Amino acid sequence: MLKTHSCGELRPSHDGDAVTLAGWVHRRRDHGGLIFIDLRDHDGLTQVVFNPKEAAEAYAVADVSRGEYVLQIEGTVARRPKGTANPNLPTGEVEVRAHAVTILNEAKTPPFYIVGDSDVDELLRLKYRYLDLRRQRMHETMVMRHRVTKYIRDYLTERGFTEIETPCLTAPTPEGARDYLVPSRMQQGHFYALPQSPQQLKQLLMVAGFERYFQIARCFRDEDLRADRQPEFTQLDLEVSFVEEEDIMRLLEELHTGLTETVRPDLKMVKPFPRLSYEESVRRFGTDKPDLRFGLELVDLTDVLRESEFTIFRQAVALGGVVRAICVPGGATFSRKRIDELTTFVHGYGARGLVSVALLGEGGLDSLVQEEIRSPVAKYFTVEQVQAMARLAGANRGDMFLIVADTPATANKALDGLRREVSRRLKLADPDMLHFVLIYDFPMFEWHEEDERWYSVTHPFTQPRQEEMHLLESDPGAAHSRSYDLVCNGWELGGGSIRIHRREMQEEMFGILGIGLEEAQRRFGHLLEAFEYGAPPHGGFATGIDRTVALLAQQDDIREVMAFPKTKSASDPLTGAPAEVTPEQLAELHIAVTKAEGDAS
RNA sequence: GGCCCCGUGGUGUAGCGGUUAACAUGCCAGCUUGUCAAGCUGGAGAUCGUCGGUUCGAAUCCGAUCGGGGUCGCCA
Repeated sequence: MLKTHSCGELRPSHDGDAVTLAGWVHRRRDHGGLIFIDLRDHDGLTQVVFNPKEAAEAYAVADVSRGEYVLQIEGTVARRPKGTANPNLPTGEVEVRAHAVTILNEAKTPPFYIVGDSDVDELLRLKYRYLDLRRQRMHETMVMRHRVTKYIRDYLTERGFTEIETPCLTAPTPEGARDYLVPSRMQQGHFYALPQSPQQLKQLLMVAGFERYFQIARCFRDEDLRADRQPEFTQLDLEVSFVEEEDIMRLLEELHTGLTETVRPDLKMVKPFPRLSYEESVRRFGTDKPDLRFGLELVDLTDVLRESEFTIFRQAVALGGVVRAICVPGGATFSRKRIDELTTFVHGYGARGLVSVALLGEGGLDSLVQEEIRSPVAKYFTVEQVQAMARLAGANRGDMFLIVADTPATANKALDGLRREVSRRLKLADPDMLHFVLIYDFPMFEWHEEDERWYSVTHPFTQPRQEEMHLLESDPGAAHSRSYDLVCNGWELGGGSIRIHRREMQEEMFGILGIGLEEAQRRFGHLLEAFEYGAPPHGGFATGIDRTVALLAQQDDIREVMAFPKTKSASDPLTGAPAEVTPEQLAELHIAVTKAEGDAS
């Protein structure tokens, strides 16, 4: 080793020890007759002192050293002189008096600051990711990520799980997300797909009798990106035989409770995790991934306002729509400008408008008078209607309703967005809280108008509730599945279900989804056949490791917890991926590239 | 694919019709023996993403384009 100690470990107990350190010049403070260098390595910082009277040669090297130079330093550990200790550093009570220095490598001035946590253009960070990762926060995040996966592996190993790898070159799946395709050289015109998740293979592992499987697996989806979505991401994939919903939900809860308490004991949690049915979650929060750190629950005003004088509301209700709202405590102080901004905001969700109703004045609700109702459409509301609204929402004077009248789906989506937006603006969510919640009882299917067919809400391998089997044919939209999601702070961490393990039921499911026997045989024959060889009842889940780490690291972007993420256009500024390939490579793969029209090259 | 925001010395920002394009930091040099965001003095460094237009005149207005980001659609 080129070093005897790390830069993070020296303490007063090392006083007098001869040590060799190696690392990067973090900062250099030149006092003319004395130079201080903070030497940094993975573990921390140590102050090194260069005194020309004690070591002239070492001093000369320190004099020409610059930021990020890689140095090897031999010296003696010494307690710092009285009054010069640095309480901000773990090693702040000692320093190393340098006897000799070797420049292991010089360094150009970095394109951005390694020191500190300043904002840097993200493109630049990605282009020089190796420098970005050198920064302390990124180091801490990557270490935390390692602790997360280690905890998971240890936890599951102790409980009898076996980690099994599944292939990355697998068969395409036309449904669901777009596949990343990999051309086959051996078989002209045929393609592998990178897995969107190991779903079918893990079910086959259950058939294979492993009973408790997990994998920390890379998954790929060729869809548009977001702050919480990357083209490749990591899932904790898990499957267990002979289980029911309760077993898996309990496992999810225990795993994430233990994980959080181990990695971030300083963060708050609500235990046990609350559980909401899908129906309740959508009713109260407008979404199946609610952020429970704050209130602002949805209020349904349809019944109160269906007789309203306001044509827009009456029409919306007459057309089968709803009138729903959130009530913002203290929101009566919102400026006109702010309300206009929120109106524009809900337009983004397809809502036609936003109606604000503020309750002014003092005293109880009973004394409310017409003049104390402030709304662009106040004249259409009676005092009695507003009082009824307020009672429904538990609102008081000083509060403000934000009302959306639309189809249930649009109103919910808009109010969910509004709820999160208002909480952001008013800082209602405790940033030190991880509010996990389990959502269960999802609908089995949802109807898509575009192609007039049913789609699985989870995926086609999910088992329907036994007692609703009769609904599958007669009323698929009313059937619920044996599935569950884990949600935290408004992020969907993942979900799972009890799977179908019988061929007949799986074929019936495909049938409802418009997949005929022949097509099912062609695409899923392996799975159907496997079910005929003693497939055990089984179920499991998959959660996003990137999202989990981001939540634990209190980052709102999963790129911050990935070593080498891609940009929004799915390219990597560091390696240049994706890149063009040579005509020879293409020919070997039997691939011809058609240039888009208007493409000059 | 739609909508929105951003693109000015190395970095982060200001400027928003006529400025020697400002500030901080970093960088370079000199001074400086106890600092730790060290300090002091001086210096170099950007024609304002790209292309086109409006104008006597554009970083500043308009259009297009490229790149980055957010979001809806999409995606579990």
